Amino acid sequence: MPRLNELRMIARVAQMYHVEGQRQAEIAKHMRISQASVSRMLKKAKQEEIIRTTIVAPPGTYGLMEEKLREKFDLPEAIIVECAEDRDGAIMSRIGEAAAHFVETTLQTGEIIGVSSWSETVLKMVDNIHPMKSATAKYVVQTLGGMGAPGVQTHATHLTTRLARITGAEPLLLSAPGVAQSREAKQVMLSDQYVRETMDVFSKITMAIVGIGAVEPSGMLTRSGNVFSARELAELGEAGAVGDISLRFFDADGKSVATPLNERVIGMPMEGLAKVDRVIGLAGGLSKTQAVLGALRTGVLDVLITDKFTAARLLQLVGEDVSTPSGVDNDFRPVN
Amino acid sequence: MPRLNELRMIARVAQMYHVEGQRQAEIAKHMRISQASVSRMLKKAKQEEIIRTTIVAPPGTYGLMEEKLREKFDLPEAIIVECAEDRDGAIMSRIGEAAAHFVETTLQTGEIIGVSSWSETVLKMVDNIHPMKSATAKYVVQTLGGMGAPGVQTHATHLTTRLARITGAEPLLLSAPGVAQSREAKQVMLSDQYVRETMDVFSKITMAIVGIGAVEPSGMLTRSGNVFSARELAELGEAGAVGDISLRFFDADGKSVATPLNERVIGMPMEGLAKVDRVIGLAGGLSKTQAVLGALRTGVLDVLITDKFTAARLLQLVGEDVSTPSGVDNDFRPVN
DNA sequence: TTTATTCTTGGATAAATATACATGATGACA
DNA sequence: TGTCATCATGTATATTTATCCAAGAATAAA
Repeated sequence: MPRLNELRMIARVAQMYHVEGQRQAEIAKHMRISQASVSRMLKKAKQEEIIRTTIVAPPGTYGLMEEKLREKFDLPEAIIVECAEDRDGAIMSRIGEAAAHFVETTLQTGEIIGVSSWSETVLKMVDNIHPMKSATAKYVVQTLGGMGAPGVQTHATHLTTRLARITGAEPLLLSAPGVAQSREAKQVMLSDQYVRETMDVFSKITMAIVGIGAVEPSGMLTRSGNVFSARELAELGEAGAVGDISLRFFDADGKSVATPLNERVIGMPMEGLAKVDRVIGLAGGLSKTQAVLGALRTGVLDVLITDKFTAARLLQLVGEDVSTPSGVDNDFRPVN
Repeated sequence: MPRLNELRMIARVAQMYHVEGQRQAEIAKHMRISQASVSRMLKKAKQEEIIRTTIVAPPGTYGLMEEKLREKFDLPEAIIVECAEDRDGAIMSRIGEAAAHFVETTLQTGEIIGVSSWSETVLKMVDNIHPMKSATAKYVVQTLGGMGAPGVQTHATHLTTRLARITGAEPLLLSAPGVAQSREAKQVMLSDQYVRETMDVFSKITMAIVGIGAVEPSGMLTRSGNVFSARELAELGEAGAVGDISLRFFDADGKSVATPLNERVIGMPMEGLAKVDRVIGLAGGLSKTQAVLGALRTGVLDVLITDKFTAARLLQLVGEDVSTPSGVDNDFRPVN
C-alpha cells in the first residue's frame, strides 16, 4: 500500500500525462526517474483509480445492451440500432442502414459475399449501401434460390446483381427456385451446371449476409409466393420451429428442425453457414423476436444487427435485467 | 461531423480498448480495419469526448492548488502537503517529510547537493530522510556558514555531515560563520584554504536545498545567535525586505535587497543559486507567507514545498480564486 | 544477527501505438 | 463533366510505451 507521498507523485504523473499530454520520457526527465517508472506509476494510477476512464456512449447507441447480447449469446459482435417506434417497416430501414455501413467499413478486398435473397431487411441494406470506396469483393453469391414464381425470381437476381455492382464484384446467381416442388425436382435442379457452379462457391464464402425469418402462427400464410402449404407450416410449428435462416429452420434452442421441407430447399445449408468466416444476421421487430432468439442459439451468427426494442426483448427473455430499456444507457460508465 | 453509425463504431472501439483491454491490433482484426484506423478512432473518441479521463487526487493532496502555484509563479514544480493545523511546528515536520521523500526519489547518482544549514525545516528534512536506496550523491556542500557562536556551528556541521552520510556523499563543510563581523573579517575568512575549496564547489552544485526565512517585524530579534542588530533589521525592513534565502534578502517583488549586511554574509549568493539545476525551497507557516511570496518571485526556485494553508494564502495574495481552500480539491477533474 | 524471499529499479529491448506518406475517393465549383 | 482541394485509408515506419532482465534493497523468517 503506497504512502501518501508516493500517491501524490503518482497523481502528479497522471496529471502530466493525461491532462498536460506530456510524453512519459518528458515526465521521467522532469521527475528524475526512468521512463519505465513513469509507465509503472501510470499503471498503478489506474489500479488505484487515480486515473478513471469512462466511455460515454453517443446518444442513440446501446453499448451496454450490445455487450450483454454478446455476452449472453456468445456472439462476437452485436449492433443495436436506434429506432423511434417498434414498427417493422421503420425497423427494417434502420437495420438496413446500419448493415450497409457495417459492410461498407468492414469489407475486405477479395471477399466472397453470400446473400440470402428472401429477406426484406437485406434488401433494405442493399438499398442503403454506398458504392464501395476502395475495397471490392470478388463474388457476390446468391445463397438461396429465388421465389417460386419465375417473375419474382428477378427480385432475387436483382438484389444479388445490385450488391455485386456496388461492391465491384461478380455476381453468381442461383438460377433455381428456393423451394423445389419435390426432393426429386431439387435433384434435377442441382444437376444444372450453373447451379452447381454457384453452389460450389458456397464453401468459399467469407461473408454471409442473412435475414432471419419468423415462423408465423399457423394459418397465416404470409410467406410470399405461397411456397409453403398450411400442412408444412403446421408441421414446422409442431416440430418447434421458431424461425429460419435461408429457409433452414430451427427451434427456440437453435437446434435444426428437420422436416421434409428441408429436402426441397435449394440453398446453403446451416452446416455450410457455420463454416463461413463472418455470418451477419439482420432482423428486428416484434414478430421476429423468437426467431432471432433461436437464430442466436444456433451459433452460426457472428454479427447480429437488430433494433433496440428487439434487443431489449431478447435480453428479457433470457432473464437479463434490462435496466435501460428505453435506450438511455448513454451515460458514464466507469472503466478501470 | 461523424455520422451516428461511425460514432457507434468509435464507441465500440473505445469500449474494446479501454474496458476490455484489447490491443489495437486485435481490435483492428475484429473490426477488419487497419491498426492505424483504430488509433485514429481512439483519437477521435477523445476529441468527441466519448472517452473521458479524470484524475482523482488522493485525499490529502492538492493537485489543483499545486497547478495554480506552478502557473502563477512560473514554477516548474510545487508540492503542497496536508497539514492538520496551521502551526509552524507541525508544518515544518510535514514539509520536512515531503522534502525527504522528494529528495529520496529524485536524487541522481553523482549529484552535488547544497544545503543551507540555518533552516529548521531543512533540518526536519534531514531527520526524515531515509538512507539512500541506491543512488548516491557525490558531495553535500554547506552553502552558508555556521552560526556566530562556535558551539552552534556544530549544528550546521552536523546537519551537513548527516545528510552526506545518508546520501553516501562526501561532506564539504564551510568552516566559517554565516555572518562575519565585518566586510573585512569576511575577506579574511575567504582567504582560508578550506573555505575557498568548499566555495569553489558552489558553482557545481546540482541540487540546492534551501529554507526560506521571514524578516520578522523589527525589534523581534528571534534570529538565533543575535547576529543581526536592531539597526540592521530596521534597515532591511525599510528597504522592503520580506524574506531571505541563505541570508540573501529580497523584497515582495523578489528583487534583491542590498544592505551592508550582504557584504558580511559568507555563503552562496543569489546569482549562484539561480544557476543551479534544481533549487528546492522549503517553507510554510503564517509568518513565512510574505517571505515565500517574495522567494517565488526571485525566480530562483525550481521546486517549492509548502503546506496547504500557506499555499492557499499565496494564491489569495495573487488574486487567484482558491475555491477549495479547505483542501478538498480531491474530486473528479475532467481531462480531455 | 544471517539467510531467503519479495520488491524496486533502470537499462535494454520487445511490443504497441502514432504518424508520414502515397493513393484513391469525395465534394465543391466552375 | 472536369479540375482542384480535401479527406480517408492502409502501409511502412518512427515514436512511444510496456516488459524482461539483472542487480540491488527491503522484508520476513530463522
